[in-house]
Amino acid sequence: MLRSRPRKPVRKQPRRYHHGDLPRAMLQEAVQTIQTHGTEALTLRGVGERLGVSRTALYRHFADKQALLAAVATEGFRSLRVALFEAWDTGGRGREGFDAMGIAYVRFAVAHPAHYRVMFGGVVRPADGSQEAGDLGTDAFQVLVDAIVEQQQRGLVRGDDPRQLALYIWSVVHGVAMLALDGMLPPPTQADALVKFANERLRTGIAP
Amino acid sequence: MLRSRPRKPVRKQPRRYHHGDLPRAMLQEAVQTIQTHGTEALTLRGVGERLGVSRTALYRHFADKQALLAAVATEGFRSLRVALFEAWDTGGRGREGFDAMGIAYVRFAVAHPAHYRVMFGGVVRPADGSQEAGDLGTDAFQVLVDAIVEQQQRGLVRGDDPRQLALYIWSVVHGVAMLALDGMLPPPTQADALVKFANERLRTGIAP
DNA sequence: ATTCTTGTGTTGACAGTGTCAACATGAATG
DNA sequence: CATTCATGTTGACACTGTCAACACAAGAAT
Repeated sequence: MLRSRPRKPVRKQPRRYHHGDLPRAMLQEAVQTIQTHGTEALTLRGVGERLGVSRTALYRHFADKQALLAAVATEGFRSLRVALFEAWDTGGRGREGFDAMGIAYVRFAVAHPAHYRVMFGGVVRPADGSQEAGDLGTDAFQVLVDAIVEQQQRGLVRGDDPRQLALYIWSVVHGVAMLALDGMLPPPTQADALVKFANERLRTGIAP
Repeated sequence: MLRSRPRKPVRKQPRRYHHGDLPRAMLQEAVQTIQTHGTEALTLRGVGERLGVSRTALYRHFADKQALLAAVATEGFRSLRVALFEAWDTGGRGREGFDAMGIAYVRFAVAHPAHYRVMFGGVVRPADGSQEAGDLGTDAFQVLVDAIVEQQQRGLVRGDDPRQLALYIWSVVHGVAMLALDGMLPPPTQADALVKFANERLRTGIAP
């Protein structure tokens, strides 16, 4: 299968035998490769080469390629959680902030499509596979639950089970993000517009 | 990367040089392999071997592996469209039928997780990549749009742009399906239950 | 009927991949 | 200083997708 080529190996200076913090560097390199060249361009040999290290050095820090991908997913959930909370918090922790959360979610996915796919693409299961990824996934999820509870206390959202509500809303934004990534949103209806529409319908429903 | 082994090659009788309908057989074999052993277990050599045909015979009918996957995606959209329409139609083409559509959608994804991922996993873009897959994707989408228009005429759904509404609702079920496939729905909250909940909130909104 | 053409299937080969076993290195510990 | 052990390297292997060159068969053209 033909794949696009990542950038050439760059080693600033002849590395010492022991690289300072290889795990961190490898994760970072993997994230960048995925972001700029897609997941299929991520090859263990390439990562090693670009870090000026041999092809199997990675195995001293990650069990296998899946483990590396799991770490990438973890990193993604961390960033997503930060982005969500920031949108909610700076948006005023009210209706406006909640809408901002939805927009931030979809924007994250659209800005880092390949990375987002690793998080949810089934290569690594956020729920059971990597324990850490699962925790961070639920961490990001928790931000949403908290926001819902806070809105419920202010009488902005009905008093259903907040976790159920959160799952529902997560489904909406996740669905919009996926459709956007798959290019199923026709040009006139951009992702942002759909999120805006979704936010309105989310509150008042689709019944007349 | 280690992968689970598909079943052994089975050739009933010494095949003729010209296999009757190889494209169809290969597509079918690919779908079955993906369904029972996952997408990563799909190998061109394996497909050929299991059909009692050489490893590169596939190239006379598909441009490359991606093309085969595109065909798999197409087949999936066809099935999905049928399932959706049947649920809508036998459900009485009303509120009940609409809810049934949502359940049918998620059930399809849960019943054929790997196949569903091929349809939306980004390996093949339903929108532009394979023209045929795109058409079928929008065909399935059209079923939803039609159902919405019909409900609007009966006063069951507000008179927004039906395509926008359809995109929104598609996002919801697609999101639920994806979360279910990723195992992010905790045991107490099964996929069906979430769809049921989603159907209610979809109509009346989350505001108090 | 015989030849030709063209669609279909085969074999050989190649570059690239993830992964393991065996070995090399060097920093920390006694 | 000697040892230990985490860390990095080299060699090898099985497996993959893909291409080029070849073999075969069925229908068209003669």
